[in-house]
Amino acid sequence: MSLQESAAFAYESSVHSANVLLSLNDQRRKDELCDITVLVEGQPFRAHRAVLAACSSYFHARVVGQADTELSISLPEEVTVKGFDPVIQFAYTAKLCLQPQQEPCPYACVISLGDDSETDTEGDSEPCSAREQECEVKLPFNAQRIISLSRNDFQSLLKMHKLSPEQLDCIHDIRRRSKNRIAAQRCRKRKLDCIQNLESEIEKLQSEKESLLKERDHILSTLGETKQNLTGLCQQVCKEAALSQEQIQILAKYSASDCPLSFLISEKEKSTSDGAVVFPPIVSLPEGLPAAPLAGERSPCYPSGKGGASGCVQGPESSPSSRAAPEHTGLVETCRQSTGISDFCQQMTDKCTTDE
DNA sequence: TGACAATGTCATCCC
DNA sequence: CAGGGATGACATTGT
Repeated sequence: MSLQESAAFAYESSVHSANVLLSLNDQRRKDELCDITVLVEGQPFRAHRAVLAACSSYFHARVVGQADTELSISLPEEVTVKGFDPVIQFAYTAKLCLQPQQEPCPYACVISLGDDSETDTEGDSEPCSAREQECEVKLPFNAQRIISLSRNDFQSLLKMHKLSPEQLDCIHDIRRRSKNRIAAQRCRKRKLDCIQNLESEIEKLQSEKESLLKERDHILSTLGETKQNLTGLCQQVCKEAALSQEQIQILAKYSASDCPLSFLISEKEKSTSDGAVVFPPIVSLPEGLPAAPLAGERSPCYPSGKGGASGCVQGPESSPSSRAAPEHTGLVETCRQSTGISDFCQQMTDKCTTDE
């Protein structure tokens, strides 16, 4: 049973092993705690026997059981300094740096990178499938190394070993599946993040919608108040302009429903029972009022948008008598074209007061 | 024992 | 063209 399985709390550092390796390499460069000298072509390489033994079964076999005193071993003459140097660097840095055109010393590689799958421990943090482990047994290096190397280092590592096609397939399979495993984890995390972002976006839009609805209600209530005020204002203006009841009726009849003047008279007064518009027998409009529309022109409705045609007055074509007062339709046109009720009222007031 | 979530793997597309 | 990232679909495993 591993420590991880028995412990109530398990913490796993992803950088610990790298830090230990860095520290050991630092010690090696300062010749601290080094307890072995490896002689290659007569050149000494100081190192820690535990590190060498951990990295290579060759060194493991040569140092284990030796006395605790300073140990010095000579490598076979096939091993060159140029070949061994990058190898011992790899043992302490996990990085393999080869100079351009430099061929790694095959024998040195065997020494350092030789079958170290035996050194894999139970607590290896990298999850491996049974197939992966089964496959890995036949390989000269473990899955962790296959996965962690960059593309170039990985290619270099493959070149350094004479591997059978089965081994190559297995190595590529392990690397591909491991990369894909990590990619799938990234993909799922991204998807979850995306879902969270969309949910927060929904909340934001919903609150914005509520705010806009409140604003709309407020505007509608303000509009109602404004209409009331405007109607009162029109009444006052008509009164102050001393318009006769007939003049007011005429103005109201040819105004759209939104025009405040049309509020001043009842529907009954607007038309006769047969729907025909009836003008007062004696109506004298001011000289300056606009001219009538052409015959056949459709009766315009003020584009209030509400109530459909309810606010429309029967058009001139609906009754022959409407042609009797063509000049009145100009008022309607004015009303229709004005940008607002207040503009229309202002125009009416101006005309009534100046032309009267 | 079925539901469900987490994770691994494969196939495929794309760069 | 090979390698690798992204991702949907399916399988497996643990709760």
